[in-house]
Amino acid sequence: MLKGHLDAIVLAALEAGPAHGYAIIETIKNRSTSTFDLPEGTVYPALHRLEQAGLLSSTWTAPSGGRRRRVYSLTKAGAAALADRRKVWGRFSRAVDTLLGGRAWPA
Amino acid sequence: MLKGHLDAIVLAALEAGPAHGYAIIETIKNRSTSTFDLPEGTVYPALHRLEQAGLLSSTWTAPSGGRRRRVYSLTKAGAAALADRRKVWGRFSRAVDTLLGGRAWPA
DNA sequence: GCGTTATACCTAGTATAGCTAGGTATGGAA
DNA sequence: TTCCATACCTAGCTATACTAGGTATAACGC
Repeated sequence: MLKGHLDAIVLAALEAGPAHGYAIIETIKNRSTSTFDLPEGTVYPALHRLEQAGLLSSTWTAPSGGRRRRVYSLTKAGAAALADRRKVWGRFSRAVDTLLGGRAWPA
Repeated sequence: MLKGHLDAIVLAALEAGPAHGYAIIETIKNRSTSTFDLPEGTVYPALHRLEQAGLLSSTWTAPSGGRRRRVYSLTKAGAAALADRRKVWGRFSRAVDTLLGGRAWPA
């Protein structure tokens, strides 16, 4: 359902500042009022993919004295990619709105 | 990119009245100002899938005196499915808008 | 008349992205 | 001390759109 738009969502979730995977999932769930309750098997691979692509960087928090966490941050390339994705989403969603007949059908 | 939303788009294209595959492709292209220039290999299988699912019905135009065409119409189930898909799209797109920070990024 | 383009349909195979379902481990609450 | 929430991971599945090929007729330019 969100194929092709997940990357944008994840990148956007990191725009406000670094966060770890589990927190990203919570953020997305809360900010979308549970419309997107993404399984970990969706988000973790996406984070790895985005890091591989150079759009994110990550560091492990010191495991001494706490639960280990991998904290991700947007890179410059990531911020640029996000800006681009937003444009793509805007164009895409406007086109679908037009084809479906506008936003005349509320939830 | 439009994964999961193609069915809604195709169903919507048939809401105004019956049409054949090639015309549907043109309609979608024109009404989206070429944002969606769908290849035939995308649309024809989708039409078959939707017919199989009972959301569309089709008839062949008489091949005597003209080019053969398969004309599709929305069934009742198809119209209901479209209404449902519109709700799903509305909810989905509003959630993405929120996550990406609204529609502040025009094309 | 003849070649090219647009119309009109089809499908086998491919790529990919997200999801399922499983696993590991720690910290806090009951 | 048992259970749940937190926190991470990955192999394999599946669904879906796309690529790339094929067939055939109508219309247009030359």
